[in-house]
Amino acid sequence: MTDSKKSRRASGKRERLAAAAAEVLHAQGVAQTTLADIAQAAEVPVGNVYYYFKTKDELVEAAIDAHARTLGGMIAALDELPTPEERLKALLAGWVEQRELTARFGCPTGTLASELDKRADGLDRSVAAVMQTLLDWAEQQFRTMGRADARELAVALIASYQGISLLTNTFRDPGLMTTEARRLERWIDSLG
Amino acid sequence: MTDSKKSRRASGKRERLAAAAAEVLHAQGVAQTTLADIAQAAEVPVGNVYYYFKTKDELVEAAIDAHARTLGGMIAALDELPTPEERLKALLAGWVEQRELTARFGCPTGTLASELDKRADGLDRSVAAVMQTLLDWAEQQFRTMGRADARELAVALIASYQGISLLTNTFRDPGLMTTEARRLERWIDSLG
Amino acid sequence: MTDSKKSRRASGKRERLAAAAAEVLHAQGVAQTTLADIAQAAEVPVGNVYYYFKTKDELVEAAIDAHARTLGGMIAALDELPTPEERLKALLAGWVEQRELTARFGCPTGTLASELDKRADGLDRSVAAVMQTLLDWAEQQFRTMGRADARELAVALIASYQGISLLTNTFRDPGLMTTEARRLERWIDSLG
Amino acid sequence: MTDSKKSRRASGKRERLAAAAAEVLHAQGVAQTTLADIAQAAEVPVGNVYYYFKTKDELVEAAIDAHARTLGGMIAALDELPTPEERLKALLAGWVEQRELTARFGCPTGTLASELDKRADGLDRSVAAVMQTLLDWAEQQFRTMGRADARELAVALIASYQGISLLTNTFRDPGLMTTEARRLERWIDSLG
DNA sequence: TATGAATGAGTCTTCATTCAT
DNA sequence: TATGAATGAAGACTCATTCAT
Repeated sequence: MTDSKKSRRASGKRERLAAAAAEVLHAQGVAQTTLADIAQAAEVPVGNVYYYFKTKDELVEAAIDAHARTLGGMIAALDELPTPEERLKALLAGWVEQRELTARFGCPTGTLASELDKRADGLDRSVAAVMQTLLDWAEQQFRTMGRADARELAVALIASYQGISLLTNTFRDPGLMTTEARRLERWIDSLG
Repeated sequence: MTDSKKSRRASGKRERLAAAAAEVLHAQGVAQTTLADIAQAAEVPVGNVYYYFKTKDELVEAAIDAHARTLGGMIAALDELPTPEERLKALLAGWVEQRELTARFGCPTGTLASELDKRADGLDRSVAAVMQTLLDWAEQQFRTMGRADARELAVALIASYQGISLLTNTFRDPGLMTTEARRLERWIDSLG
Repeated sequence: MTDSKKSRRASGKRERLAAAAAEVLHAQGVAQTTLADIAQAAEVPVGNVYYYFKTKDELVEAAIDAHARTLGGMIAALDELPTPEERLKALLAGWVEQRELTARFGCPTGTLASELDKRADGLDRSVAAVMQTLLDWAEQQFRTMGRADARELAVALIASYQGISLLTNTFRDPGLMTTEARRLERWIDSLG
Repeated sequence: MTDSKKSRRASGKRERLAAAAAEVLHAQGVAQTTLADIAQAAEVPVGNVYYYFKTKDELVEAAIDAHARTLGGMIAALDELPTPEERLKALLAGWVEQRELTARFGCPTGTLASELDKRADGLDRSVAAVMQTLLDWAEQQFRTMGRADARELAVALIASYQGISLLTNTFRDPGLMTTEARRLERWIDSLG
């Protein structure tokens, strides 16, 4: 039976596991999280996890994918907005909305990128792809705004987000996110 | 015999261990690094480590302290420069200089902050203190420049650095650091 | 419904499983072979195996039986030949024919005997019975040749076969089987 | 610290472990033997085993080496005898002496060869080397006896031994070994 | 102080077997 | 009968920490 078949099947346990993994890994970090933790969060017996994922790494990969899909959904929603300025500001608004979670656990993409980068397996490339997606989208917005330096601006924007997420998390201060988002908003306005 | 006495003693094993720890932890991450790794890097027998550090966490703390001292030295050197603008730009220059190391392992402070935050022990507070030091120094520069929003600017600057370090590391592209530093330089000029 | 009824039934899954088991167990060894391996080889869903065999051991037993039947067929074919000398030499010829398989996996009977002997269950007795059959048949040939030491000669012959199979397998050298068979042929001639 | 250093050290636990492994593996087979079994036999805590051997396979390798050394010692002792005929017959005598052990567990070399051959790792090559040693030694004896077909005779002799060991073990009948040894003795005499 | 060795708790992973449908 | 899924009992391996000398 192929994986895709498995995932099409009834109970959706595979999805439940991936979702639980995404959440727990975000909250505890990859290294600090045991399979038992994830299994418990998904209310699945540990042994059963291996029916769906051959290794812990595969489960981590699934969590990254789940995260990528969430991000994809978010981007799709943003794309409904008429102008790039509005889209970018809506992105900022989303970040502010998440500030409490960020203060507790950091940005899910960023913390994963930071932790997985230290590892030899291919997982780091998966997170990089997620980050790339976000970067490309931002670049597209700046380009639509007519900026020749769209890539550089995109990098600056995402870097600011990743950095402020880290500080917000380090100091457990959601206010940092709010202030920085406001600053970035003004910055976007100034680029027009 | 007190710890301080110990550290004043001849062999300097304690310092060697802390320095080795700082380096290895930066390169491999805390979770992926075993005591044996550090002991080996410091050329100290594993069993002996425990004479100097009661637990692995204490050794991590020492590594953070070592890192803090390095940072302190760097700041002291910057303070020799006459104007805050020059000081801030010299900081940027330092970041660019480190870009290869950053591409491989990320910013030492940032990666530690990201990883240790997920842990219940007090280590996260130690890294936060290091980050605070940097933030305070930057704030001081902006304040000297006569900016009322010095804190906000300091946060923005450090966040940009942390974020671009993460991206530089994620994409293993030192060029990102160079470009962003140039952008930040222009930004600093624009604040005058 | 009795087992015999089951085996008389249409689908022949039971036989397919036993045959697949015989093959896979020969190739991989009992311990290295999972039920899933056998099920896959027989193209039968894992869960379904248990309808035909209550335990893995029962399936191994069936594999031994399958092997015994193959051996029985071979012996029956040999018995068509007119003289015991011809029959014994035809046996040797069969061994030589199998030399490539033997070089890769050893003698099916011998490897099973060797591995199962270490186990407490009754499976070792089943393999012993298979070996006994072969031994008895060989003894009969030597007896027909008028040898009073027929049993001893039979033991020597089968031992030579088992041993050369082991060496052929250990050194992955089918040539060993060929040479030894020729030697045994001369030996048989010398007994006349 | 190098392995050789470790093995030169006091307690000899490494040797104890290797010896225990050799014994237990012979008695139970590799797959059926857990590290805990070996640790218990050597009266060493399980966790401690890993101080001496990084993996189970390394311990198995050590057991093979231990067995190789025993064999080497035996061969050295045989070499004290004046003629190749005497040496070969002394070898046979040794086999007969071991017949009870063989009836219970088979030939240590042969059972290892049979079991390890099914595995992808290099362990099978280690056992093959042990078998090779024995083969080479026997060949040398036949050559000294002036036989041009020394290799073939050596193969035949060792094959007979491996085969009769298997039968002795399968039928749990030490008498088989005795009878076959006598036959081989006569055979050696006939080659003069 | 120094150090090789010891310890044991914790983690991943496998797999025979069972179950619900 | 058929089958995907569930379960839990091992077993290998790691590593921080402790100990004996």
